[in-house]
Amino acid sequence: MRTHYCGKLNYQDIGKIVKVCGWVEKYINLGKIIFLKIRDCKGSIQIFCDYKNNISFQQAKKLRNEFCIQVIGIIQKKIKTFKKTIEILALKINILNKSKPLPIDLYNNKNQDIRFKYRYLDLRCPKVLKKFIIRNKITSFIRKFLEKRNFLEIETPILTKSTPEGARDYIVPSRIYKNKFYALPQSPQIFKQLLMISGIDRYYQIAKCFRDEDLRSDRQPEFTQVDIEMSFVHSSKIRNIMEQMIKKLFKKIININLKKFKIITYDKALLLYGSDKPDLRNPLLIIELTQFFKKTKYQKYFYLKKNNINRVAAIHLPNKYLKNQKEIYKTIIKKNNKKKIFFIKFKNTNFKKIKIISNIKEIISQNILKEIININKIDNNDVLILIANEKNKANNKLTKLRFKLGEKLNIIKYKKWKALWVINFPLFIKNKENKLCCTNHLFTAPKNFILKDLEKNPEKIISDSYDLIINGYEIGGGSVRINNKNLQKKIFDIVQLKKKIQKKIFGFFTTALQYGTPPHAGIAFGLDRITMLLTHSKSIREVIAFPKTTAAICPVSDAPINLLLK
RNA sequence: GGUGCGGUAGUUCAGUUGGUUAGAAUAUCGGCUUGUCACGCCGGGGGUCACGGGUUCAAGUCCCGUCCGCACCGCCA
Repeated sequence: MRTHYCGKLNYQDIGKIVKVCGWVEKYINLGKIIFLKIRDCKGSIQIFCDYKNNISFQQAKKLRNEFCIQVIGIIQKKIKTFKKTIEILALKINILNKSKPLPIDLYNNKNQDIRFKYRYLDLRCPKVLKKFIIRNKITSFIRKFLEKRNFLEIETPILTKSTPEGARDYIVPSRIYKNKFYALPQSPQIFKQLLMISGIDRYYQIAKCFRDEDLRSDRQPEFTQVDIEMSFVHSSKIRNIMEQMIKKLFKKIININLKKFKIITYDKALLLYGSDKPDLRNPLLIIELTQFFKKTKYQKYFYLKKNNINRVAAIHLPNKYLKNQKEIYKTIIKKNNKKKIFFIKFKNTNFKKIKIISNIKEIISQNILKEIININKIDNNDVLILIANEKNKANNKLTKLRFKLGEKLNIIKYKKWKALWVINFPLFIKNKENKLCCTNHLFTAPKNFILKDLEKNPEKIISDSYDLIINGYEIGGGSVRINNKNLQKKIFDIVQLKKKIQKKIFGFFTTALQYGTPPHAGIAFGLDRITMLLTHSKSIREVIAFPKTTAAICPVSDAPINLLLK
């Protein structure tokens, strides 16, 4: 049917007789000649039809946009152009299939409802398709990289077991056993650990995962993870290999040389950026001030509650960024004044008496000012914007404010790529009901811990964990795993998992841990998010062929539906 | 579950303070046109203004509710 792809023909092919197949992208009828543009997955080429060749001309007259056709013709240079461009002189045209006018405009469609309803047509647009070509390059590279280093790709079950903690599961009823259910995997976590016990040593899988939670622009209910696990390694080793992989990937796909990834601890990330996934393209930093405002009078002033763990901190705006500062005051400070946002502008830091302009002048003593200046590098005309609140809320606000100010001041280097590791997450975190939960998952190993502390002060224990953050997106995360039955059980106990459930849900796993489980660690990357970044897409949907809507509906097939009664 | 933004020809959009028969471009259909490349020219068809209610002499426009899409919070790594 076809000798060449439309997009692969070039100047060297002039004179050849070719057969091409594709869709009519453009149709211009000038009366006695007709120009067509025909598109296939590799590109498009112009077809020239002349009335002197009656057979092809009569066929060409019948064509309309998006008809699927075959053209047999001779490659020739375009007439009346100086550039080296070619076209096909049509000898014969076969209509393989007609098409109704499309319900979307392939080259100018902004309406997401309709684009994703007719996604199979949307994908005809070369720009849309290109993202999937890049996605394929990414997976292909990752496979080659890992296989070269002795990783073995092994598939784990899709029909598996529901587990407590973490996200809600997608549930599949069993036909054979009434009232019993499979769950779709949230990740292959337990199975890949079992594979380590098997002695697989290095495993990977490009794995579909499922989480029944609400969607976001970077979250879909089914998504793809690059899932990796290694035996006999410390966390630094796995980080090194993965850093190499991501660096080479960026070089290969977008020709970017990422600098050596910074490593910062979870605590420090919150201290400096208010977030455990900071965007380092934003140069603004946070200055810690909690220690200066411990006294009750300050707490009252800032409306802080006594029993909370509070944080007072400021975003430091160096004067070099403050050319449009009047506007900043207006938009940020005045609007938010009542919402506990305070500011200090340093007029004079050099002399004995420090001069400031501030809406909290009455509570800032010279001593405090001096200490702030001593600890931090603060110059004349620098501004601090303060936030005082319960620690988590304060961090949240600081993160948002840091971003907002970065945008307003136009200092975020959007064209750069900044990758970093955030390590040492706390092993446990308290939920709303004040109950201890694992920050990551139940199998994460504590780091440098003393058994007594684990029992008495579990909140102080950190885990041997690491997240990879690029431009503020969490694109991967992992940890060293527990490889000891007793320790694993201790963790279950600390998060108050009942003994019965421990046995019923995880019994097989704790049993397995007894048979010489090697030390092991792993990581999982969000393939969709990586692809989103590398294709400069705004949403994860752009890089998933048939994504769900925010209401978790498949716009193409309308799933989910009521079961059909047979 | 909550907050915000949006829904007008097939498509992309305009529609002022509520005021005559809801417009444009493009697509589509018919005619003309021998080198177009955003081809051009002439003509035709195409609308339950998401849906349902309310206010009003009068609603695409104002109000309420529902549905759908998107963003965010909760949720989730």
